[in-house]
Amino acid sequence: MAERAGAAPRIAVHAEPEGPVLVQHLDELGVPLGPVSAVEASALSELDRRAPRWVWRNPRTYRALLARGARLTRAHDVELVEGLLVAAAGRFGAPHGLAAAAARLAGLPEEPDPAPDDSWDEPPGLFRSAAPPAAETLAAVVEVHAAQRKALAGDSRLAMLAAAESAGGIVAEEMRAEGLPWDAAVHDALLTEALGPRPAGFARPEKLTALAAEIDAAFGRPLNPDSPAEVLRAFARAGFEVPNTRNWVLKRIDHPGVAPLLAYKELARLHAAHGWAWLRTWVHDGRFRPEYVVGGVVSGRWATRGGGALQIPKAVRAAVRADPGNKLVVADAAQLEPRILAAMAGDTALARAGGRGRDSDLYAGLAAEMFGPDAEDGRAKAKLAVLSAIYGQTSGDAGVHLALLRRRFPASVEVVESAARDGEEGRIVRSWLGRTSPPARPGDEAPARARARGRFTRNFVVQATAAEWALILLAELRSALHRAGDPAALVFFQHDEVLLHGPADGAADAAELVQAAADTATRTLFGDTPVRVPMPAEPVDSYAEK
DNA sequence: CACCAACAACGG
DNA sequence: TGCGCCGTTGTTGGTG
Repeated sequence: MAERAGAAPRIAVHAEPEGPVLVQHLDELGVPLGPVSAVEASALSELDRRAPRWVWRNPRTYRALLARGARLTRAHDVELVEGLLVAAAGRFGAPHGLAAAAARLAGLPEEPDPAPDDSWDEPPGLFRSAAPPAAETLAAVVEVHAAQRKALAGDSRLAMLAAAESAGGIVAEEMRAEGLPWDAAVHDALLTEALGPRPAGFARPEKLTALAAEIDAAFGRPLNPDSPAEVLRAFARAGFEVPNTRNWVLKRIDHPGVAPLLAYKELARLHAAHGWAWLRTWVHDGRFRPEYVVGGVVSGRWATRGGGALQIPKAVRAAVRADPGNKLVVADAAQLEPRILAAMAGDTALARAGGRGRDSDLYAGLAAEMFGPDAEDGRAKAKLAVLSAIYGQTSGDAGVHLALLRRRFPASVEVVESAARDGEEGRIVRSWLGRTSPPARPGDEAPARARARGRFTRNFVVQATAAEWALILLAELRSALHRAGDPAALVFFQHDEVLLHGPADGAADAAELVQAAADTATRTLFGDTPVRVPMPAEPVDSYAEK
């Protein structure tokens, strides 16, 4: 992970789903050393032994290489890095595709980024505009990369972020290629148990039909339970004026329709979002393959496109099962954001309260520190105080507890409050490595908007730095697994949680590597810090066991 | 018919 | 005083 300044050879590579694989050797700065040549994918693995940094257009380039069997170690991803650089220049969201970046260098008008599409994997169709010749694309990659090298040269943290973001692209494509093991039979059985047998066509499952009838009976007239407006009107007629039909609002109403309605909503959600249609669309050959969008969220968290991979409900996690003879290793970082805040602030007291053991509970430690070891509801109050600091909540008792937190841990609270002031006053903020927030927009100086922006920038510095930690964790874990002879493969990542999948006899080794990678990530970002991020990893047969 | 905003629920 | 951050997906109910 750590960048040995200037040590790695650089090789530009370009590939598309069809057509040749092109490479060009570069010097330290990214200037071409030789001609463009067409090579076999197998030659790339050979070249990779020289530990180069591959320079490519975007994660899809690596997808095309993976499809040809080339597994490469590290990269500089020109389009991901361009996104970081335009934001750092105060132009968050400006076009950062290869065409736009090349146009900027040439002093030409920026081309808008192409819309994300799914046609890339398909052969060019009748209505698809012809792609530029591969050699031309590679030349643009080389040119833009050289400019990016210069832009990163004076900023070692941003250079580290560029490397980490690029590594994220690699991990994302490898996880997609590997796929999350998904047992369709278990999923189907679970749906049948909850909803009744799979109905033909678009019919409503029988359990939903039965509940809808109960709801009708309770209100004395037919009612579409899927329509919030109708539900609201029905309760109003029964004498209950409520602001919306959220679960926690309905729960407080004393009316016979509430129980069947809540049951209906829960099952209808399961059916609509993760029912048989989802299963048929997204699970093939025992694998769910979401498309991860690295850096897809303002804070640098990943997004996904298709299948809702970052919202797999607990209710269907039993379907995520290791193959026979294999195990899943499930690990999540404990209370990541407050620990990241402590590290950013150099807050030894908060670090100590967070503990160092694998089962350390930061909120419990904090409660002992803030309210004494035996205080009633101490943990809940401490948690509320921390969330108030990180999210900007001030309602209820949050403000009181936050004030106490400020007295005990002034360094940490100052980090977020300073970010909140920056946001409220219209300034941009940056994460630890320099991911840059969007600038204020016209109208943000209005008081309510300014406070909302303060909450956003307050959260941004912590969430974005936590996302950086997670990126480095992934990169480190990937290479540690590789060094250990691949006892398991990364198959899923969700903000602060990873899933590995591999032979049962390697699961214990894989689990060990997770905590080691977490420690490396912490040191890589923050150097010698008293903060530790526990990341307990557990070998299981099913995701539901965690 | 295509498009869009509001709502609601899931995840972190 | 009033204030919880970041997302994706599907349905309803309206618009042009």
